[in-house]
Amino acid sequence: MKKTEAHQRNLDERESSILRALVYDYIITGKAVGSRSFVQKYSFSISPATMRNVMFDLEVMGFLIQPHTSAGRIPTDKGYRFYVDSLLDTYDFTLNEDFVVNEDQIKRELQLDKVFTSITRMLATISQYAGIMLTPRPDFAVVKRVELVPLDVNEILFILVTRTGIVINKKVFISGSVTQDDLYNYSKFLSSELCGFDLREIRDSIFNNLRSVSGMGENKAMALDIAQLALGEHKGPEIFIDGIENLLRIPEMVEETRLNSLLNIIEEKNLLREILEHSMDSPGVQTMIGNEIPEAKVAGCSLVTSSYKIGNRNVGALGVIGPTRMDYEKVVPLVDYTGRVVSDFLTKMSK
Amino acid sequence: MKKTEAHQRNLDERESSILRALVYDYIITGKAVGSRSFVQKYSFSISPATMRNVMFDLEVMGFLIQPHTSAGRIPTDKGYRFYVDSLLDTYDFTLNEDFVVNEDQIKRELQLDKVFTSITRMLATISQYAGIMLTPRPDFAVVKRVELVPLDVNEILFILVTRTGIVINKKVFISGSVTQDDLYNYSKFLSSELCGFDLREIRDSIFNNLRSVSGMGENKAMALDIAQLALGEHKGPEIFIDGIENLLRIPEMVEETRLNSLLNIIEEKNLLREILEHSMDSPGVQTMIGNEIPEAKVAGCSLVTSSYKIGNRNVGALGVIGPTRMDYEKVVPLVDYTGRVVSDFLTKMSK
DNA sequence: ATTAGCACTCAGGTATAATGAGTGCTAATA
DNA sequence: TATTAGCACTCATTATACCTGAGTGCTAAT
Repeated sequence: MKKTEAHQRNLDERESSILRALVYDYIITGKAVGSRSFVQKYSFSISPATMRNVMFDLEVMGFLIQPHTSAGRIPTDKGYRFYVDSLLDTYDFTLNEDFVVNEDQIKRELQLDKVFTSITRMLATISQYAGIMLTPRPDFAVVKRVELVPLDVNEILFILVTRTGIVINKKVFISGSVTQDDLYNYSKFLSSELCGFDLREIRDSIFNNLRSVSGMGENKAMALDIAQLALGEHKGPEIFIDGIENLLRIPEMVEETRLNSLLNIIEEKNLLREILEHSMDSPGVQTMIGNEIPEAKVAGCSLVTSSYKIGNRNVGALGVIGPTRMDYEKVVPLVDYTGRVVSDFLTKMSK
Repeated sequence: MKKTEAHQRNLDERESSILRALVYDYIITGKAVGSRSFVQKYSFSISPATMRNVMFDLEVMGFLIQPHTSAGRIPTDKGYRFYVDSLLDTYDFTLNEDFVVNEDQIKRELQLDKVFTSITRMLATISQYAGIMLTPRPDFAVVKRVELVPLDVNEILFILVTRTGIVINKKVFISGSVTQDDLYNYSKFLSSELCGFDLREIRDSIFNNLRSVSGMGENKAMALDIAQLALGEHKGPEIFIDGIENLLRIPEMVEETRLNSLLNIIEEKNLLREILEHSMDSPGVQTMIGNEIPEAKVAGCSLVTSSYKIGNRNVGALGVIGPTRMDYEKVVPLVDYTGRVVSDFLTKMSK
C-alpha cells in the first residue's frame, strides 16, 4: 500500500492510545519517536515490529510523518488535532495553579485596560507561551452615563461610562458655541435617554427614535448631534499580546524559518484580530493547529482560544499562542478556565 | 609592550581616521577588519604592515579587540564610543527621510497615547531597530480643567484634562453621599482653583494654600478631599516599545547569549524606565554603548536616547535600542530630530 | 618611521568514515 | 490472520583529518 493514498477510517482502541502516547511523547521530548524505545518507555505489550506496522498505518492515514527515512515519527497537524480532540472529551476543568483574580482590587481600578493587561500576562506566565486577548466589543457595551465637558470654545469632551466601568472619551468639534450650563443639561438628557442601551442599539435605532419624537426642542437636537458625532466612528476592539519572550525561549521557534512566521503573526495584529473575532462567535475552547490558522503562511504555530461573555452574549476572546508542539493538556484547560473567569467577572461588573 | 597595560593618550590624526574608518567598516559589514583588505578598500597610503602596527596600538589602548589570534579587529565598546563622540561633533541635523507629523490630524485625536504609539513606531521603522518612548511626566502636566461625574451612590469619576490634551480619569470612593448638583459646583471650584498649575505644584502647595484660607465652606473642603484622593497616588510615566521584530532580524542578536540579554531588557521594563528617566534630565542626544548601560548584564546592545521638552522643561525621553554595531550615523540624527519634533509638538499643544 | 618578507595561527570548509537509531520487508510462528 | 524475529538498508549526526586563506607578529632592510 502506498503511503500517499490516505485511507480514512476510525482508529481502533490500540491505534488511538498509541497515537495519543506518541503525540504526548513528542510534545514532551521534541524528538522524533522511534518504535523500539517507544514500546519500552510506555510498556506497550507489543513488539517494536508491530509498533512499526501500526505507525505505518497511522502515517498512511495522515496522522504521522517521518522527517526523513530512517527517522522516527512526529505528529502532523492532523495528529495534533486528534490528540487535542480526544483530550477535550475528557479533560478536567479544575486547575491546580493558584490563579485568582482579586476582584476587589480590580473594582477600584477604573482602567479596565489594566485588567486586560494582567489577564494577558497571566495567560502568558502560566502557559509559558504567549497570551492574547481581544477586548470586549464596544458595540455591546451598555451605557451607564454620559457626560459632556467643555474644553474650548468649540471643542467638547464627550465622556461615556459603561456598566462594566469602561470610560470612553472622545473630542467633538462643533461649529456653534454652547454654554457650560447647556452642556450640563445635554448631559442629563443624554444620560437618561441612552442609559441601559448598548452602543449598537443606540446607533441603529435609538438616535432615530429620539429624533422622530415630535416637538423636540432645539437643545435636544444639539445634544443628539454631539452624541452622534462622538459615537460615529467606532474604534474596534483592541488586541493585547504578552509573553513573546517565552516563544523565543523555545529552540525550535527561533530556527530561521519559524521565526519569520512568528514575526508575521505578531506584526500583523490584524490577522490575529480577525481570528479572535471569529472565534468570539463560538462558545468554549477552540484550537487551531498549524495550517488550520487561516490565511497565514504560518508553520509550527498553534492557537488555543476561548470566547468570553457578558451575560449570555459573547463579547470577546482570549487565548494562547505557542508552537504546534504545545502542552495542550495544560493550555486547553487554562484557556477555558480563564475564559470563564473573565466572563463571570465582566458579567458581575455590568450589573 | 604588553597589550594589557593600556596606555592612555590622545589619538593622533592618522589613528583617529583609521579608527573611525574601521568602526564604520565593521558597522557596515559586520566582519572583523583585517589590515590588507582594509588598507586597499579605504585607499590608505600606508602598507598593511604599518596598518597592523597602528591597529596594535589601538588595541593596546583598548579601542579594538581580536576575536581570536589571526583574525582581524573589531571595535570594543570604547571604540564605538570614540566613533560616536567624534560623530557627534560634526553630524548634520537635517534628515532626508520624509518624516512628517501631521499635527492637524493629531489635534483631533484625543488620545495622546496614539501619538506616542506612532512616534515609537516611527522610530522603529526608520531606524530598523527598536523604538522606545517614555511618556511625559504627569508631574509637570498643567491642569486645564477638572470635572466630577457621579458614578454610583458613593463613587465618583474624577476627570482631569491637561493643557496638552491628556485626560486623566480616576475613580474615587467617598463615605458620604453628594448630589449631582454638588459635584457640578465642586467641578467649577476645582477647575478655577487648579487651572494653570502643574500636578506637582498642586500636590506640594496648592492644596495646603487653599485649605489654609480662612472661612472655607464645608463644600469646598469636600471638593478638595476628592481631588486630593484622586491625585494621591500618581502613576509614573508609561513606556512604549515597538519594533522588537527588527532586532530579531539581526543575526548576531539571535545568537544564544545575546538573545537572553535582549529579552532581559524588554521584559524588565523598569530598567528601561530608569534609564530613560535618567536620560530625561540631560538635554540632547545621549548614547549608551554595551556595558555603559547601567546595572544590566547586557552585552551587544546600545541605546541612543534624547530627552524632549514642553516649553523649556524636560518632561520625557525617547530613543532607539539596537546592537552595539548600530548605524549610529543614521540613528543619532534620527533620535535627535525626533526629540525636537516631539518637543515642538507638545509645546505647541500646551499653549 | 615605514615596509617587505616570512613563519605561524586558526576558523571555516570539505571529504571521509564510523556510529547508531531508525526503517521496511520477509519468513516463521501462535 | 495478526504478531514477531531477523536482517539488510538508510541516513542524520558526529568525529577525524586535511586544506585553504585571511589574518597575525616579528625581524631586518630601507
